[in-house]
Amino acid sequence: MPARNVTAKISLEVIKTACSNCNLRELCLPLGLEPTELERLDDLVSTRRRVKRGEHLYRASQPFDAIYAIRSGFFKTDVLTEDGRDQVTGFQMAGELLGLDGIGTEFHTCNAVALEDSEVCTIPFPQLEGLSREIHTLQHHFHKVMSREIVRDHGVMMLLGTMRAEERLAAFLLNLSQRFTARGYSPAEFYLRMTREEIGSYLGLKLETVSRAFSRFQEEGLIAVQQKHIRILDTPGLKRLMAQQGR
Amino acid sequence: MPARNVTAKISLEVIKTACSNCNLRELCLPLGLEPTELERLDDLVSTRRRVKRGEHLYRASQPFDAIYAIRSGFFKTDVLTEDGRDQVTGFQMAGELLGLDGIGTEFHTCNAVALEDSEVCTIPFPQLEGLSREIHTLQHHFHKVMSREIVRDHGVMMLLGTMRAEERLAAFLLNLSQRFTARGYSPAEFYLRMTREEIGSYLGLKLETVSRAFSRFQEEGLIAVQQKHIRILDTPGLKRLMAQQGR
DNA sequence: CGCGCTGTTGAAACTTGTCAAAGTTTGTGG
DNA sequence: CCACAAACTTTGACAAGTTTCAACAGCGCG
Repeated sequence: MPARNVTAKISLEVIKTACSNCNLRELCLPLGLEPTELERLDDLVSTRRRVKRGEHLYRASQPFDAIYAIRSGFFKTDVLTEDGRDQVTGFQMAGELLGLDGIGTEFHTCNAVALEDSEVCTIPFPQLEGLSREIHTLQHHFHKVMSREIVRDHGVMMLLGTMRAEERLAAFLLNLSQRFTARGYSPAEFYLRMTREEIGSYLGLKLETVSRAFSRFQEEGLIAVQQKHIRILDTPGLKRLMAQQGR
Repeated sequence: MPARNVTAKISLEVIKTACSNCNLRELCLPLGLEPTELERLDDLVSTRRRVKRGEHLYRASQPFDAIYAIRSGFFKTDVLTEDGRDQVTGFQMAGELLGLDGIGTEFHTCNAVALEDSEVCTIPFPQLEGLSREIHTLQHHFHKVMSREIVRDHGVMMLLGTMRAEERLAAFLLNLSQRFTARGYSPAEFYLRMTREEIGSYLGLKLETVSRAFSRFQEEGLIAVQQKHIRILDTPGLKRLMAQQGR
């Protein structure tokens, strides 16, 4: 029964939760690693964790000891201040990393909440530093990921600092569309995992303003909205609107 | 003449431009390094560069090959988009690092402009990665610095997303005050190196709004303004105003 | 010494927020 | 599987805050 053995081996490989056979490896931390290096990363990323919709992956002020790679699902991160302000700082999807904010202080500085049932890979940080001292490619890629996060934040600052409501929402939709595309989903049709209020918080707007902007886009034939279901009908139109120069 | 030799040696050490004898080493990259490790960093940070007021340290789209530690002076970073938007993403002072945005794309993604005659230490990035593969403390500290930059950006997002004009300006002044304090300057009295327009760009406001807010603060006895010279008269008052809860 | 850049101030216009009411969807428990 | 409550969304009218436009003052640099 050699054939049977082979089958067993294959199925074992398939269930093994490892970067080596993760279809996100080109988006995620392992990008560019050699097979032998990948295996070493596998050893490190042994723990996976399920997070149900609405549950926290971590909370601000919890001790930081690991970063997380999203394997499936959708998250938001938000910051709360003592005086009660609340700002969504980002929405994260499969292949993206969570927890980078905690390295600097040894404590998480924001909350990470699952917006749908999700699964993450836990990457213990001290061990990641250890491995990246040995694997140059991993080290460099990790630095790139952190740097891109800074650049992304600059983009959000630009959005919040210079765009008006409709421009912000257009930018938001185009950004989502582009990220869904990179993951093999439709660029033009998707479900929003977050509420109008969460979108508003991210964009520095009130939920009513977000809702009105959606309605306006629909009137103008740019998108079709049905609650959380979005169809983009006129991508160039959205881009034009976004560049329209606000305040 | 042994005495003479000693003197010569000392003065040589003093002029040597090295992290070992930089008075910013507790604020900057070398934090926490052992003397022997410091020396290795010294070898790396051999080049210094003067940047005159108004000159660019680097520009968006230039190839990235080094990060910079500010030895003296004051900088702003800003991002320009194709559609002509312009946003100041930060103001940097002695001991802070510039250029982290370039790691992710191998190109700088923003402009760094000196707001006064300044001096920076050039840290070639590939060599920094090399050294941080060998010196664990350096590696970890560098990661902390990047992480803190992300957290700082979240703070700006909070500011832009949830605060009204006067709250933003109060937060800005308190932040500057705190950073000057950390560098041994007065917490209550300083010169702004940037124009009202640059402050406005950073805070997502028009220069007129910034000017009005300054006037209002002065009327209320919170600060004394004379052009770029600021005296903070009522720090608790500014803090209260900042927490006042805006929109 | 004057020109230009920077800053201040006022009034009007515009954008977004606030408050309120009603409609819709989702989830839960009977 | 239905009913009901809670959460979310939409829409309107009005208020508030910020920008825009404009005029003028002041400082600093050449």
